[in-house]
Amino acid sequence: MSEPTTRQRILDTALDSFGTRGVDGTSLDALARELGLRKQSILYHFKSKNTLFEAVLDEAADRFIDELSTVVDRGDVWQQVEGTVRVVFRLAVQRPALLGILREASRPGSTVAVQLSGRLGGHIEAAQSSLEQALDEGQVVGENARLLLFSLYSTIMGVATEVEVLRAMGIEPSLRTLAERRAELLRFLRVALLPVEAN
Amino acid sequence: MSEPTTRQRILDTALDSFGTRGVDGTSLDALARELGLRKQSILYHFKSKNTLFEAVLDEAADRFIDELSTVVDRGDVWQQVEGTVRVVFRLAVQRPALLGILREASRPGSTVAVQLSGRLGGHIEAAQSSLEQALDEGQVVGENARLLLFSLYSTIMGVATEVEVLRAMGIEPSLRTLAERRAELLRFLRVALLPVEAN
DNA sequence: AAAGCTCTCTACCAATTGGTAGAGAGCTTT
DNA sequence: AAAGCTCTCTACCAATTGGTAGAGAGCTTT
Repeated sequence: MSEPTTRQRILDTALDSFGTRGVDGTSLDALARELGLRKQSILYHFKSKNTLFEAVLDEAADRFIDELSTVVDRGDVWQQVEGTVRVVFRLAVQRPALLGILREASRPGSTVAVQLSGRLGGHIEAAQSSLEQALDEGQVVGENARLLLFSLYSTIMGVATEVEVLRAMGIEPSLRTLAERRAELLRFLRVALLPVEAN
Repeated sequence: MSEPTTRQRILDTALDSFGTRGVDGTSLDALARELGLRKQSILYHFKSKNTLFEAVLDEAADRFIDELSTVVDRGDVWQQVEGTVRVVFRLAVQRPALLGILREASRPGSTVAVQLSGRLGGHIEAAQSSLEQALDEGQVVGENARLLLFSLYSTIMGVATEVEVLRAMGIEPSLRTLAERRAELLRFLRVALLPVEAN
């Protein structure tokens, strides 16, 4: 494993900071300090904070697609959903910032979504048509594939991400409760998605 | 309707700004400009930006509880879930910032959740025991009331809030698509929650 | 009418912000 | 060995940030 370039290190650290503290909550000085650099070195590699942010978005989209590529096109729809839940929950533990960046997109008025849609667009299309086929074949219960996909996405991301809400509800987040949450979510989705005879 | 006090006006405007642009993204100067005041007048009513933020959180919790109080303790569990979905979707249109503030709580490492949990704690307890009873009576399918409540919360908030994600998926947000989304969510939840014979 | 309270203002301030200019160290190419 | 390229640095900068000090207008209480 060769050591990463400075550019890659900046991208990595920025992703973590933007994803947890937010873009506004991350100053270039603080980022540079974390990297053992001066702010001006960051600005050499990325000509402005916004350019850096856009690069981080692309990076996040790539990583996310990469993670999901292992579960897409494998098995039936339910196995794909199951795999997605598994991946997202693993990310919630290993790289929460990655999901955090994706969530920034859902802020009203943000331009992030537009950026990301370009990157993720094709994958959304693929997921949708795969879901459509499953609906036609009666493998999955529902009416509109697009809206169903959206409900699925929101549910999975929501449950995986809202650690602090969970804490507010009196569930201390730990690996065990996370596993419990995942199991409950899978049960929930299974009942909602699969036809009666499959449950 | 008597005109609101300056303090209340500040609270209102701050809630909208904090909820959409975020706390970091809202400067006291910008807030004051919006209110037709000077920043120093804001600081007279709230001794610091953080104090204002805490007051806004309390306000948001109160409003949210207020909105939900119309659906709680009415009818069976399903009617309560349906009512909650209805309220949350109405808020997504009328006062998106209110949901935005609540969502800020789910950011990792935020202290917001701790604040809010004190305010919402009792209501969560009530919802949980009501769900527990429904589980016992077989009105609802599931295992753990607490985890089920959490899945429900995440799903409803997620679907109602992630407008930009929706846009990224090619669904232009409008009143009609919002109604469609709500209908789809209700169908989804209904299948997931209610026993087979009720569907 | 004097004293005090409520409220908004002007005048500042130190710290932090994103960003520019340009020096210079250390490689690689000619 | 000279020239050029890559990269990080020091030295600045104007704008913005949250916040303090305190003046003064206008009302209410004594």
